[in-house]
Amino acid sequence: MKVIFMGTPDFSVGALEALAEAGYEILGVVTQPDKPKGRGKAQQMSPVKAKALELGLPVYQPARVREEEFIRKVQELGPDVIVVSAFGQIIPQALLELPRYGCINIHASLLPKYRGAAPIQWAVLDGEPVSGVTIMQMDAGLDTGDMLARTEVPLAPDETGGSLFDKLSRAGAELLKTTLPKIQEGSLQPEKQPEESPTPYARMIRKEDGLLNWEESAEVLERKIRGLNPWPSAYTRCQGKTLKIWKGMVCQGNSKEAPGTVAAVDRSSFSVQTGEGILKILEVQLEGKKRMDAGAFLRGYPIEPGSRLG
RNA sequence: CGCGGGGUGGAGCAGUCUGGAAGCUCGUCGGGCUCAUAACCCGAAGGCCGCAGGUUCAAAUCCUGCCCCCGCAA
Repeated sequence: MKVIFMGTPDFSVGALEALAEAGYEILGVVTQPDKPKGRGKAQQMSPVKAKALELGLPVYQPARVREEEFIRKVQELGPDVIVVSAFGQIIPQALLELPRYGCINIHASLLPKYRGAAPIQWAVLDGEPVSGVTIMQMDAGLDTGDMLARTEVPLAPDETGGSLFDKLSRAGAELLKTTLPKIQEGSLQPEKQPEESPTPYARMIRKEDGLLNWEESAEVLERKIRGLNPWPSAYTRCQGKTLKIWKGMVCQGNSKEAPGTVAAVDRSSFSVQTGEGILKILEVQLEGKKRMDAGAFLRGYPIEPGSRLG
């Protein structure tokens, strides 16, 4: 079976590897163009491109896949199926229909839940006990195609966006490996998705989403800390500086202080009053500094009970 | 040439502007107190102050080059 792979971030690398290991003929790897990234704004290739080069596969980086030229190129290559995983561009109808088996997508949620760009983070932010990956037959809608296969993945109590990202990436690669042969032999029963998703659209996470609003409950804030780890990470303002919060713990009960006030300090943590409940801060990172446990932070930056954060 | 912060005993920091004894809060080790302790008291070990040059009677501190870590931005 001749395959074209389309993907961009780390999440997709495992799937590409799985294809290669399983011996599929990979006609080409399509990924987003190199962009200036990181300190010093040096041009940087996507993780998928790096892996493709390592595997010696031809790489295509069209600015827009819907352009005539690229579509013609795909036609020439003549894939039996296009595998899409976190590619980052909308696939035009012409491409969806082009391969014999169409385009299939590895989506990092249990559809129809969490359609959209950031299904992983939103599952953690919402405190879902279980998420997973779904492979679907892509159609014109956004993550609305018929479901071909899925794997459930339970969330750990300390699950972070990053850790779930890894788990689902692996699960997706595995699922792809077992699903492709079934697609080829036509032994799958595509399952239609309900029209409506039970969850709001999992919109892209923005940097500002990390700013903690202390009026919210300790429980919600703690999920934000985990869901937005490692990016953009939860943060607050402390003495005029950005303070990232890497680890927190929900405590029952309330102080008499206003939300955002440091209610207590001990040798290894400090506790902040929230809209509901108290959030004990266990690991932080001040701008320009490394992340450190709260005890170390407090040794160098004494925080007085009663100080305000945010 | 994107903007910026930082590298000081094991940890986190001060000291750098205004050159002149290595400091603070912890940790570690030993001893003491205590029913006990993450508490308290006494004592000790542990530093080429990121690296390499330069200026100077004298450099953690000033100058030059380099390495490494991090925040923003993308």
